[in-house]
Amino acid sequence: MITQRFLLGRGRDRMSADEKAALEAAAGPICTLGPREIVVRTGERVTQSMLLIEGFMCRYMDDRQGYRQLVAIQVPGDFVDLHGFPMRRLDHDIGTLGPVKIARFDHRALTRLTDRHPHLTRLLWFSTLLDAAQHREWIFRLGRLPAEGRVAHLMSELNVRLGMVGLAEGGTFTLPLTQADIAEACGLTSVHVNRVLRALREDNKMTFRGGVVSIVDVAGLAKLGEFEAQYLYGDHDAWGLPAEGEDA
Amino acid sequence: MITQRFLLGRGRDRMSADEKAALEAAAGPICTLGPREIVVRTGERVTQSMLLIEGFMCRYMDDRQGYRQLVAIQVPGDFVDLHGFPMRRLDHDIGTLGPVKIARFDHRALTRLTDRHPHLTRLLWFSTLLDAAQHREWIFRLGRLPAEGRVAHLMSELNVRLGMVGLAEGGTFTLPLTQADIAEACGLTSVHVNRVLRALREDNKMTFRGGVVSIVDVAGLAKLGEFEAQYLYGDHDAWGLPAEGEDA
DNA sequence: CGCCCCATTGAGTGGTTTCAATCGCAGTGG
DNA sequence: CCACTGCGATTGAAACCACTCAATGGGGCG
Repeated sequence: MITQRFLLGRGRDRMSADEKAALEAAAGPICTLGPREIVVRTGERVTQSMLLIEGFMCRYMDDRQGYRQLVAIQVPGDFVDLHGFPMRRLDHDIGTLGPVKIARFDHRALTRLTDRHPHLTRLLWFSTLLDAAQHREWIFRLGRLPAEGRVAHLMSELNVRLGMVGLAEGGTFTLPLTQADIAEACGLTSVHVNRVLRALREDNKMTFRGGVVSIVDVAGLAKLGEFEAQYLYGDHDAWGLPAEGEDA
Repeated sequence: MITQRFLLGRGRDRMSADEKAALEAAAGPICTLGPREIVVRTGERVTQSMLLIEGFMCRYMDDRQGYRQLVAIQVPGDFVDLHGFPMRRLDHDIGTLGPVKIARFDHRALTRLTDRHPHLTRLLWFSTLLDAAQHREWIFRLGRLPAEGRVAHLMSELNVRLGMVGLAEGGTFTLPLTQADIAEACGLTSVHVNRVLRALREDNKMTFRGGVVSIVDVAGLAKLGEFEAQYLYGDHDAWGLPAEGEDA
């Protein structure tokens, strides 16, 4: 099922069977893309949005010298550029990291969907706001944490997000990034990321080799990165309650 | 009119008279708040959202030592925590900067509104995505720009945003921030912000005194901050076209 | 008048970058 | 089968930007 992982772990159960079916029916063709491809460019008019089924993608912006700043890393289940539906243009590039499988949703189909399903619309809206919440956390990471904390925070976040969609077990998950990619996400140089990773390894916090992350000390890493998972709005987060009914 | 400035300069004209009236009718009571008040705290359940009518607010997160990282500065016309409507909880604090006037919108009223007005719903959705776009730019600012560039970028952004709602003229606008606030927005220390502001002043780029920003060299400041306004999705942005009809 | 917050300046420290070189490994072609 | 190639990872040394610590100045307000 195409939309299997959409909102999995973050209130997917607030979707009725009817809504799930309607969303599934709105999906266009599935396609696969190779690694390191640019999928959408800044300023481009978009008429479809992509749901990521398998693999990893990223969103990024270029500075004047051509250096990239990643603004988001997308994992399976993410509706990568659903924000292109209300916005119609993107203010950043989207690219693949490893090879991916995606489903495209035509915006006309989404318009029909949202005309008929106001509650589902709010869930779709919610999913785009999850991205915004993650953006805020990235701002915090870059603005307030030193290098080690930034990497620790990023890996802690990915561990939780991948765990929610069943792609992380016991702190281990695959992540098709290079050290240079991590640097672009954390506002560091690849040289320094290398040193930070070594420090984290020698500290028995985590390892990263060959595209596989193994978090040895989940709590310690979270503390180092000042990571608290509430902003990911998981079904059973630190705010306590499982997802309540959305509407009063 | 309460919603006068909402989406002003960014596609407010895509709202029909009917929709404008419906939104206006959904507004709850107007109230005023003093400067430096905390309005919503992290994790709090929210049942209303605030439209900022006059004054400035900010959204921020605290690190472990209690230092703040601003993640957004809100100006008149901003629907400050509309994202609380689909999300129901906030992952950050919201506070006032100077004194403000706000209108509250009860979420039950918004539910009724969005049940009946799918097109207006997409505009509300769009307005929350504008925040996300600004978040992304803040990530870029913190990840890729040196101190001078960060301040330059922030001020360039505020100049454009305030200009869109008629609160900036010729690069001059009031901004009730201290140098420490700017530091918290830019991931710097207040000491260093002070030095940066002096450098910008001596370079004839801009001045900031007594809560008033005067941008002397708009283009130069924008270049220094690698600022390009497309991400603000203005009616007449660098992507060229005035806002087209939203639906095909 | 005196207090407090904010702005300002100086000196010294340090985390991160820059520049540069080396290493490891996988893919490629001879 | 083994050079050749290229990318990513690794390490070292030096330079620099921003931070920390500390002190002074200025203006509004009780």
